[in-house]
Amino acid sequence: MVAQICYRYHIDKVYLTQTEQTMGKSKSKTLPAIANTGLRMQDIADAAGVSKMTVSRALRNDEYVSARTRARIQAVIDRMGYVPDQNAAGFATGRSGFVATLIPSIEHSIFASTLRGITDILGEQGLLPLLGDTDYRLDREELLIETLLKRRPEGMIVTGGKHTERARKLLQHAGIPVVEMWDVPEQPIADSVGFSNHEAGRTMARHLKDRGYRNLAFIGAAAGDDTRGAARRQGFLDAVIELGLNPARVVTFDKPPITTEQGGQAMTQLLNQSPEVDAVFCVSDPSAVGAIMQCHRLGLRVPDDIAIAGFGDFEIARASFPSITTISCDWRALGEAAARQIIERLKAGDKTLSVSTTLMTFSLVHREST
Amino acid sequence: MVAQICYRYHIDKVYLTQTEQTMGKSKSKTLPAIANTGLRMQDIADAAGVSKMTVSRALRNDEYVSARTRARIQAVIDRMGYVPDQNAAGFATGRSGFVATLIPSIEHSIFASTLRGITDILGEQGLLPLLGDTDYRLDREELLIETLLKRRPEGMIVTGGKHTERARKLLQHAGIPVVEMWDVPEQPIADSVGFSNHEAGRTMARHLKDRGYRNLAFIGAAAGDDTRGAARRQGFLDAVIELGLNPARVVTFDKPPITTEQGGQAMTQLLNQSPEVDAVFCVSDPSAVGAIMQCHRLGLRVPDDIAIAGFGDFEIARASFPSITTISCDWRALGEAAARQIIERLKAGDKTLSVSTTLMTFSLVHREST
DNA sequence: CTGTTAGCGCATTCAG
DNA sequence: CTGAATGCGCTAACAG
Repeated sequence: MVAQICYRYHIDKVYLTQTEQTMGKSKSKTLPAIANTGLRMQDIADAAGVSKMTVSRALRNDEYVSARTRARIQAVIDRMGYVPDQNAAGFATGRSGFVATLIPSIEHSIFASTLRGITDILGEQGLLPLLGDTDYRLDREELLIETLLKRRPEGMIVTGGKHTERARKLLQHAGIPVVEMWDVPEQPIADSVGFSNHEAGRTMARHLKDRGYRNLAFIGAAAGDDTRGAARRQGFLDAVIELGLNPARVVTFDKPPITTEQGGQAMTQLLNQSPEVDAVFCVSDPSAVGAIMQCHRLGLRVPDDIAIAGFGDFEIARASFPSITTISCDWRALGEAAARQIIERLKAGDKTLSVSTTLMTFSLVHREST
Repeated sequence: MVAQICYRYHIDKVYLTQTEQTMGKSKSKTLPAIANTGLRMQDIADAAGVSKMTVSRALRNDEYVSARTRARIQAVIDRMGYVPDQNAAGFATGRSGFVATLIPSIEHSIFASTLRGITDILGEQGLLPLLGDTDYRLDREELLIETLLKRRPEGMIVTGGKHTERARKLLQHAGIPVVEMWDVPEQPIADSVGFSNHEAGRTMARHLKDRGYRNLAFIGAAAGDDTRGAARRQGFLDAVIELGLNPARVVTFDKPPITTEQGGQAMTQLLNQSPEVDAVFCVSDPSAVGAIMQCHRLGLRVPDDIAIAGFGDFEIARASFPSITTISCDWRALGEAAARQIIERLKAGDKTLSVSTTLMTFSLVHREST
């Protein structure tokens, strides 16, 4: 259907020049003031004429170091290019400085926003996220939990409230703060920060009814481990019944996440099978875009001929023509809240015993497509 | 312009139930076969009636452990839920198992694909990426390099070939393999895996000329640290001159990355200022989508009234109406190649002295929009 | 095949 | 304010 002309450029690997790889330790004092990971704290101490311990204190801004000593040490550090070994520090203190973070897919910008929020807040406390990508699969999640636990994270943030039995136990017995995000778990493991996907689906059904649509349909993924998408669908279908609308059509693909292209295919299928449908709720904005593009292609007007709504308030929802009605939530703030929850636990130690459940606000953004 | 109706749901944080937080060590042997990060190798050794060292060997599949002993140890590990401490192991071996990986923005799915490739290949070798997000800023990159160096990564993958002077030195003196990816650096620090963004821009100009367009324009980001986008623009502009076309118009926004919405705004501006333009090259597919949507909105036909091309071959480029002519490269394979390069260096030690430059193939995909 | 000794780089005591 | 001794959990090297 589409011509694919390729102007090939270059291939292959070429070895260019010879270079001297300065591996390993190099204690020459004539080196520029740049990282030398072969250096140890003792080297700095020797050069500054103090003990290792004093260097350690100076580095951590311990108050019990005189200003003069501190300045001298700092000068040596700068000159020699010493970079402290945080792994060793963590090893000694028993605090790794890591927080394991599992998201379904890094390729979905919506989770990337959440991750950004997490990274920023953790960074403020000197914590570093250890990222894991579950690929929307619970078995992969279980594997990742085990893998990341070996790095002795101080906390763990996971997406969703559904896990394998073993994953659940791993989390419960890890002895570290755990936060489930992006959903309201039925059986929370510990703290959670999320919103009700079910309610989001219901909200969209109400909106479509308010706009005068009566024959609704849903496009999304079918089976699989994406319980959040499934909850949105269920909420939508429940509301359709509650509101006394005609039974909703459902078009699904078997594996989450559904793509833009699949959104378009689903639209074609839907139009063929159920021409009476006047409004469609797509499980995510990308699939809604696909559905809209398909309508353009078929010469259908949105929303005049058929209304289309999405979920997530991706940037494209605003920029699309027509712009897309969608459910919006501050995904970044969600990540920030999850990270803050971990930090709060860490600071409290095991003193606080009550489980915290944070419900994020979401809103329906009415745009041109409905 | 757009009504924003909000069906507010819930807010705030509620404390629900009381739970018993089982922090810290718990040596009860009645625990389920689940992670207990309080356990040490010695505990397993004691329970299995062997020495720590034998447990260590069994865990690493060392051949010098009898099958019986190994089975006994494994049984104890499973029963007690021991999870080895990889930080401690790394500390002892001097191999952290980390590879620092810097990308401009995790929120751009194109880099997420590359990251996925990196993660997969590193994972095969038991290596874990330590992620850093530079936000398209070289000063942030420098900061991140320093931060991540503290975790003693075994290698470092960075995006692009332009760095601050200090960052460059940090990388040169880190004593670990470094790979620059996504570009062909003018002054490579060490190995690189990328493609010529400049040539990509030229390729697009040639294509547009071949299609009969004569008045070309470019939409993209202006200043900032995104040298890859800048190289595409320069290549495009150079080719316009080489090919004897009319001088190209350029519409830019000052900070990369340019959004879909900005692509639309740029389109409006371009149509007002330069109505003679018949084809536009957008620095990335998202901005091309924005431009196309704006054309829909204004009642212009693409490509009949104006042709629009993008870069990156994002999923939307295929699903869009019209589908978008773009430059395609296997972003995931790019990441895989970068990771393999790190691994190759790691395996070679400092024996191999020649610098490797890998040029990835890219292709122009001709679709409906031109 | 298995055990013993030593130490990775740092921070936590406790003495000065 | 500064220094010396000790140990975090594991593995390398060597000894049986």
